[in-house]
Amino acid sequence: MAVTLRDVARLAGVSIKTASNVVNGYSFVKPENRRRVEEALAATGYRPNIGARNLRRGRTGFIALVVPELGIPYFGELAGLVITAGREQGWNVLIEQTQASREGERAVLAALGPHLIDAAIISPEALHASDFADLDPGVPLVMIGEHSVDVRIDHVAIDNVLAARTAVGHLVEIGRRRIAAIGAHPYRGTAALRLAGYHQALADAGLPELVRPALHYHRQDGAAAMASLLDLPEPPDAVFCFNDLLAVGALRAIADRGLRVPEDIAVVGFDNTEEGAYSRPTLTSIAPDKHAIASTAVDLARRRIETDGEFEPEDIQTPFTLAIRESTSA
Amino acid sequence: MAVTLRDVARLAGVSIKTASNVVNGYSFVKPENRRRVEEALAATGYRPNIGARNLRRGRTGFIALVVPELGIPYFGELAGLVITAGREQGWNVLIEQTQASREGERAVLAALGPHLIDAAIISPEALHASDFADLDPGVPLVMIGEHSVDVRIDHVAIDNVLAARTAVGHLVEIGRRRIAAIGAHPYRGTAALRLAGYHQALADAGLPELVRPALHYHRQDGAAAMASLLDLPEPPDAVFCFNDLLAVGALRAIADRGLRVPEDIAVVGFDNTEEGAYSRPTLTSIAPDKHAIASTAVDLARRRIETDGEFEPEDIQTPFTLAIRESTSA
DNA sequence: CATCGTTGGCACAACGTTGTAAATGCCGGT
DNA sequence: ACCGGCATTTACAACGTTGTGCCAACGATG
Repeated sequence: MAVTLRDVARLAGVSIKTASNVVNGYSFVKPENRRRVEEALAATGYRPNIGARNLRRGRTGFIALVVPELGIPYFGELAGLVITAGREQGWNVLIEQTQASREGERAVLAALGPHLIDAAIISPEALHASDFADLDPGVPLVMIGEHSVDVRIDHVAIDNVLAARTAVGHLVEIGRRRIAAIGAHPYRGTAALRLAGYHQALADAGLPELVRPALHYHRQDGAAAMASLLDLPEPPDAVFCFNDLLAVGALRAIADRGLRVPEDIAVVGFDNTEEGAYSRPTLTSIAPDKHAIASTAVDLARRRIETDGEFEPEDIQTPFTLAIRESTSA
Repeated sequence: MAVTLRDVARLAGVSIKTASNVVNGYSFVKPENRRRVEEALAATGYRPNIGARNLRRGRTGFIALVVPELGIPYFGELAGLVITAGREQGWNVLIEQTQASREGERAVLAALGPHLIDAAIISPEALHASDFADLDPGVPLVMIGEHSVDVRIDHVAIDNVLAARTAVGHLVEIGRRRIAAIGAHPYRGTAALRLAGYHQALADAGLPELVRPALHYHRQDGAAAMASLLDLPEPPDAVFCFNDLLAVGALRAIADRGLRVPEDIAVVGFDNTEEGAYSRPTLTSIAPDKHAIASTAVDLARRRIETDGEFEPEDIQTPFTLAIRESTSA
């Protein structure tokens, strides 16, 4: 059933190596032989055995993408883009899920052997710097979305502090004075950065802070946090949610109280998922350039693999915009 | 860097084959040697080279999951579940995206060689029966979600006709009389089945049909189709959308006209994505058991691989329920 | 004591590919 | 005719693993 180079070579009347040379575009092959091999390739429908090739080359042709969960819209979208970006550069992308737990992330990191993948792109939620020390997977890592200051690893992300500042600054500009934040988290790197941006923007405007934590960044967490804000004697007139799911939950909680968005409370999200563009009201959100994140991360992984890691860790910032929609404008 | 069986064997003072036997749980190994090999395994942190093993065994340990796009919530959720189900049975799951086009599906089918994967689970959108004939990937296929009557391939799905009938029947029960459908599609197998269910339910109730096509099943298609329904002199008082994204788009279009759901128009979706559970209003939807689909499909693929395809194609129906929410109840 | 079956261990080959280095054929120049 | 150099091709080994088959040691049996 499976066609090997041996079959191709026999059909073309040359050695296996010559057939291999044609497949790999080696220069010194007599035109006559090249033609015959190419005909044989077409006739047999030869496809190289990736496993054997990689065994020989010492590479696997796979990179892993480690995300919390594919069911989360942001990560579903991102994973789709990374798969596409990887394919364009000749890689297969293997997706691993961590369920957003440090345990899950440690487990995946430990299971990723150098035999299965050539590099990993990881979007960590709760990993400590120490985890990278005792769980070195033996392949290059590229982090996306979080900045762990004390780990020297390639990193691709938007400027989270600036993005949060932009989001909150927008709320200030439209005249809000009691601006809450939902999504503080004890371990999550992005949470600290977004909180810092929130803090800066409010400090600049001389406004008070009102922060709610969220253990997971799911819709229900946003709804619960928003409900607790609405229970306050003086509820906020705006809320900055650290991702779109939290914001969607917040919209739901606000609607349940019969309040209006944006008239009573303005809402800003983060990630610019398509869900937010169709929610009621549509959601203003920080819009990271997901294409840029995906292709930059894949590119960085490729360079790291090809150079055997012989360059300084890079910290690449990708662009973002603020997509303004109904939830902050009449 | 990479530890091989040779290293383990040397450390344990046995032959490579004995080490291999321990790794693979072969029975006849002297306890003493087994212990020493196990110590060596632990000490070196040995991980088998999957490529080499597969080269030898003739299997790859990978199955492919072919879906239109990971950014679509339903497929993101499903892919997450398939990865998890695969992992539990010892498989790596490789995700391929087709962009919901027949061309994309043909391309993926053609590219999947027997070298890279042992089987594929495919959720086809637009494939013709003929495509399976001229593009045999050489590995077992399991189809999910669509029923192509004239192709003898394993198939896992809910009873789409019954599900659609259930959804429309629910609309009839709550007193709706002008019930539209959004999502008819010339090639999509599921569309035909859901349309059939819609047809049956309306025939049973003696109500008129009102069908709108949707070329892609995205939010914007639902919004556009709904808008065209609302432009009718006699707009519908209920609409059955063939997936949740269409329904979310429909909700948006209805809201844009200042109409209320469910008072003016009731809406039912299909897929029960979490997005629908948080939309405004929350969305009544057909809820397939996605866990069952994922694990059944993986299980079927495994059996097919292990038995070399030596059994009749199976057609397995997984359960579903109707999740009733605000969009069809006051 | 000879024979046999069982248990355990190992050498070897093979999976399909590609890098290395050596072999082959051909050319022009002496 | 011979040689050196070049273009082209090939044999061979190796990547890490596991199946096959042989061999050795052992205890049990006749």
